[in-house]
Amino acid sequence: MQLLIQHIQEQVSLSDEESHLISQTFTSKVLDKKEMLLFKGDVSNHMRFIEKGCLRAYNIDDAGNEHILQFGIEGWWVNDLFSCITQQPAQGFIQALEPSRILQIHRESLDELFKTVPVMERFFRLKIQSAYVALQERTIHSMSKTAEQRYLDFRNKYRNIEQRVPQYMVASYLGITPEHLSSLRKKLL
Amino acid sequence: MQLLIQHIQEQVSLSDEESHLISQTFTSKVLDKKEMLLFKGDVSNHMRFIEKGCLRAYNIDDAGNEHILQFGIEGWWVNDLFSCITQQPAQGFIQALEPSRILQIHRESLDELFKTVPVMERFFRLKIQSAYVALQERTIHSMSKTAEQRYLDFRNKYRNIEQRVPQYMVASYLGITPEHLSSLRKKLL
DNA sequence: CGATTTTTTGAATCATATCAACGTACGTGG
DNA sequence: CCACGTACGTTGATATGATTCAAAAAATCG
Repeated sequence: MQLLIQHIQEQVSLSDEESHLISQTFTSKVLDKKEMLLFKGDVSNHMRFIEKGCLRAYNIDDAGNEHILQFGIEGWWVNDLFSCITQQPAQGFIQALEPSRILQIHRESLDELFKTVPVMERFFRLKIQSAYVALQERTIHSMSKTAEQRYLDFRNKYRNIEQRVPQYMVASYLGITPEHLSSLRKKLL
Repeated sequence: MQLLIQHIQEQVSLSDEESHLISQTFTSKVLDKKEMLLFKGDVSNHMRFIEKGCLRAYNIDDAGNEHILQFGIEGWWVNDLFSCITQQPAQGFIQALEPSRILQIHRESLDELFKTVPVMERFFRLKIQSAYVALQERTIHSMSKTAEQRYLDFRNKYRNIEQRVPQYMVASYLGITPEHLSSLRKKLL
């Protein structure tokens, strides 16, 4: 729980009482490797913070191909934000890639928490803003850079993640085939 | 100003007093066709709502190519969110594509407004959440669909925009060359 | 160790970019 | 209100980046 409080305090400051309230509202959940946290079509009711481990959010298109939207490791959030906001069925899956431990809060409890600890509303706004900006950059890059350049960027930015996930998932995140990534890696020595 | 208040009330409810406070905090600005609203490298200090007209947010990469991040028309927001949040130099440009009128609020006034009208904090969180979800979908599509499919999707979703902007800007938004879009259109009859 | 998962190879093919040239539309000054 | 110049759109030939498929090699797991 310490990691979460610390993580929130990087954005906003919390009194001891507020920290305590927050700690009480999140519950812990342990996941086995490969365990699914959310299935496409289910409604996501929780916001989730990763305390330990590695997860992926992905979806499967009509042709049956997987596309990884996001990896997450310690200190990150993983969600189907769409589902959690609108309470419509999730558009994708979330799965643990390693044995993991997450802290989660139910949507309703979060709404409560926004009332008792208003600064949390700000915290989430700031978080989502940064996520949006990061995603905007990814979108531009996916349209304007070659796969090679995107792979190099990914490698610089997420060295730590590259080492923890299978290569074909990196390919999926980058939007290329595993074969193509393999040949890029060969070319790059 | 009516459009803005109405737009906010689609997400959260406002008392008359709150509506009034909000109206007082935004200022109006008129733009000529092709007028620049923000230059890359400048710090963006305003959140901006389009009352009338059409704008684009774009950037120019190292090779000199333009990439359109977003179009905006009546009832949309246009910003360099990154710059406005972090107060670092903007990563891209914003330009009016038609004679336009916007309502803008300075970052500092917005922080004030969050205190006097707390529900605005929620409003922005909700807005950014939806924007994030929409962008996530765009990102996945840009990696998994062909240009033809993306063009068809764009056309369905933004018929109204397609008719208001030059074709080469649609190509830029889709991440393809104008020549390629031209040939896709030909193929589609 | 055997079974499964992941990565690598190479050939054929497809999607899209690039370049250069030409055609068209449009707005702006006279 | 017209004519001209610039901006925009189209065409086709060629080049490149990326996919597909099938198969083999390597790594990982129980």
